[in-house]
Amino acid sequence: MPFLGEYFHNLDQKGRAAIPAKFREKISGGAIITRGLDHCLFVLPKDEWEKLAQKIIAMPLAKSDSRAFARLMLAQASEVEFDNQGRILIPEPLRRYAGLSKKIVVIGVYNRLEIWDENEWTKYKKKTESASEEIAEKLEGLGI
Amino acid sequence: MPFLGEYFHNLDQKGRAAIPAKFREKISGGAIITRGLDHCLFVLPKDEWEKLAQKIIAMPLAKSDSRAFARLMLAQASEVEFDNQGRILIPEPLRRYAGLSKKIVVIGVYNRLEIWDENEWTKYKKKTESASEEIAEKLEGLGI
DNA sequence: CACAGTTATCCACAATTCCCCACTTTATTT
DNA sequence: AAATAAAGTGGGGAATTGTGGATAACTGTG
Repeated sequence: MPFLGEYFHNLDQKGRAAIPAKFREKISGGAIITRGLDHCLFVLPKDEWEKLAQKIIAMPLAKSDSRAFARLMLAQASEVEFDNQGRILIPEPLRRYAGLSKKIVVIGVYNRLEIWDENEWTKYKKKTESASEEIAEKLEGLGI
Repeated sequence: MPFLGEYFHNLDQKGRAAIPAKFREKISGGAIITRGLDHCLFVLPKDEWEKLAQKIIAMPLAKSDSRAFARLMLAQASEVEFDNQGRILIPEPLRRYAGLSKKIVVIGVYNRLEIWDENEWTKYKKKTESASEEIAEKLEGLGI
């Protein structure tokens, strides 16, 4: 049911990206793509998007940080639409934000998808993997 | 009831691995394969996995540590699906992580399975067997 | 209204995955 | 011991998936 896995795909010259077939049905009811954190893009099913949007607009309007954050997340959001081959067109501003070149990665993070530039993703993974002892300890805390 | 034992199997050229028949029924209700520790793979029954996943996604999205951890754990997980012969297809990224060549080992570790490359497994066994007394002493401090 | 530029829809190929059949080996039964 | 069943392994072929490109529809502009 949730999104899981790591898929290496290509972005073509038109900015289209194939969404792994496994994920398509799950977001056939509609989804939103927007700026994520750590220079990736989020793809959220509509209901998840609603939840996130509610949280965003609940942030204190008085704080300039949260205003800025809300603007970025909301202004750059756009609805996801598939072509017949199961690809989506990633809006140019989002492509630029995520630094997407040809090689991209689509990962499932339970209730959302993330789209990364492949280089960024491998860098990010290395960085976090190198903290593997801490990870092991956290796992212990989670009961494994 | 629990998973026990050590089974030597082969990975075929398509990346398929036979799961010992004894274990199949136990995970017929669904299972998840994911990155383990020490370069092996974990196969967890769905309920075990569910518990873990809930803890992972409960971590705050705002913290970069927990984002990283969730990404690592979830992006490298995948639902296990059997073919008619009781084999599963191990996703390529996981094969790579565990360094699986042709010869693999499936071991039962009570409430989970682990999949190892045979060479890694024998190396690991040698290393830990020779150190088992010391390990035992350390464990004592943990209340075993 | 024609035109260029963009966006969408469609088609075609290659690669992978999935599903099924068959053989070999090991275990179980008669 | 023979016969039967079950488990592990390999491979062929159909269907699906990912990718690139071609054509058609739409957009706004002069």
